[in-house]
Amino acid sequence: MTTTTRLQPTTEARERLLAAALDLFTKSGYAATSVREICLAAGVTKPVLYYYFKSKEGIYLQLMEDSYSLFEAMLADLGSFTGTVRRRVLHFCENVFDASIQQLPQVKLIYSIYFGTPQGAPPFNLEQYYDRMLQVISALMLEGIGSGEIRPGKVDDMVWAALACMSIAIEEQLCHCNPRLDREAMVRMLNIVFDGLEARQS
Amino acid sequence: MTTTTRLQPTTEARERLLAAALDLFTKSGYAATSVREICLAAGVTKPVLYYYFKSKEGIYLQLMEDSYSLFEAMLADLGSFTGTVRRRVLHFCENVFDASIQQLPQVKLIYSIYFGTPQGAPPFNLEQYYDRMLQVISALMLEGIGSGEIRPGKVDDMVWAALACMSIAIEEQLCHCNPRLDREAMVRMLNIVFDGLEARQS
DNA sequence: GTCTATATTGAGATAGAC
DNA sequence: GTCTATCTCAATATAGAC
Repeated sequence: MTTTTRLQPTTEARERLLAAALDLFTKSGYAATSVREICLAAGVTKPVLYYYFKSKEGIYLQLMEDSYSLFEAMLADLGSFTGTVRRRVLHFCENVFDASIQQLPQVKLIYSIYFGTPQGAPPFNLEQYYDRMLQVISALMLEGIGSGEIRPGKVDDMVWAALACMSIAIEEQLCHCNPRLDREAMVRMLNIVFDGLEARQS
Repeated sequence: MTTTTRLQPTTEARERLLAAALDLFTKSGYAATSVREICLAAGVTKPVLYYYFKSKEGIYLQLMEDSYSLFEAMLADLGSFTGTVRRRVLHFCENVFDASIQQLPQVKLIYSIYFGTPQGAPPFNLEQYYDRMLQVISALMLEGIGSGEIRPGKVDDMVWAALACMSIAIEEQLCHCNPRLDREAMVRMLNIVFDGLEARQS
C-alpha cells in the first residue's frame, strides 16, 4: 500500500477533472458550474485543477479542443465511402449521427455554448463544425449534379436541406430522454429530400 | 418638474427591467447575468427588481410566460390559410419564421435555455413550442395524404422533414450576424421536401 | 415605490507547507 | 503533485428610512 514506483504521478487526477468538468458543464452550464464542484466530483482539491489547467477557462478550452480533434479524425475516415451520392450523403450523416450519440455529453456542451450564449465561457470557434460539414456535403452534391444523379438547382439549398434533417435528429437526441427521432427516422427524412432532388421540377 | 399627478407610479420601471433582463440574459446567459447588471441597465436599484418580481427567477419566468403567450396568439391566427397543403405548410413556416425574426431576443433566450442546459434557470416547459408546431403541421400533412396531394407514407417523417427546414433557417438567424439562410432559402428547402413527398416512390 | 446601506454567502484564485 | 488555509471580490437578497 506504500506508493510503489509511480513514474506516472497520479496523472489520473487530470483525467478525472476533465470528466467531471464535462459532466457538470453539460448538466448545469459553464457559468453555473463552480470550480469547487468540479474538484469535489473529481475527488481532488482546487489547487490541483489550477495546476493542470490554468483556470476554469483553461479546463473548458481543453475539453473543446479535445472534441474538435475527434471530429476532424472522424472526417478523415470518410474517403472510403462509395456508391451513389445519395448513398454517400446518407452514410456521412449516419456517421456524424453515430459519433454524436457516442459523444453525447461533448455535443451537449458544444450546443449549450453555441446556442446558450457564451455564458461567460471563453470564445471557441464552434462554427468550424458546421463549416466542415457544409463543405463535405457540398462537394458530394456537386458531384451528383455533374453525374446527373441530382437535378440541377441551387446547391446550397440541397446541402442545407440535408443538413437540416441531420441536425434535427441530433438535436432530438440531445434534448429528450426518449427522442422522437432515431437514426432510421433520419435516414427516411433524408430519403424524402433526395426523392425531391431527383424528381422532375414541378 | 415637480412630480405631477402620477397615477401610474413609474410603472415604466417594470418594463425597463423586463427589457434589460431580456437583453442581458440573451447576451450573457441566465447564470452569467447578475441582478446588479439588470438594475444598472434599467436605471433602477435592486430593491425595485425585488419589489416587482420576487427574485431573479421571477423576472425570468415572467419573460418566458410573456413569450409563450405571444406564440399562442400567433397560432390562433392560422385558420385563415387556404390553398394546397404545400402552400399552407409554407405559409405556416413563413409565419413562424417571421415571428421569430421579430422576436429574435426572446427566441434566443428560449434556445439558450433549451439547448444551453438549465444554467440554474428555473424550469419552464419549452417543449410546448415544438409540440404545438408538430401538431399543426401533422394535421396539414394528414389532410394532404387524404386528398392525394401527398403520397402515402409515415406522416411523422414528413412533418419532421418540414420542421427541420424551418428550424435550421431560424437557427441560422439566431447564430449569425449574416445568416446564410433567409426566408426565401427556407421556402426553397421546403419545396425540395414537398417535391419528394409528391414524387413517385423510387 | 424607491432609495442607502448592509448582511451573508460563495465564487475564482493563490501562498506556501509537504 | 497535492494539500490547508486564506485572500479578494461580487453575487443574491433584505432591512429600514423616506
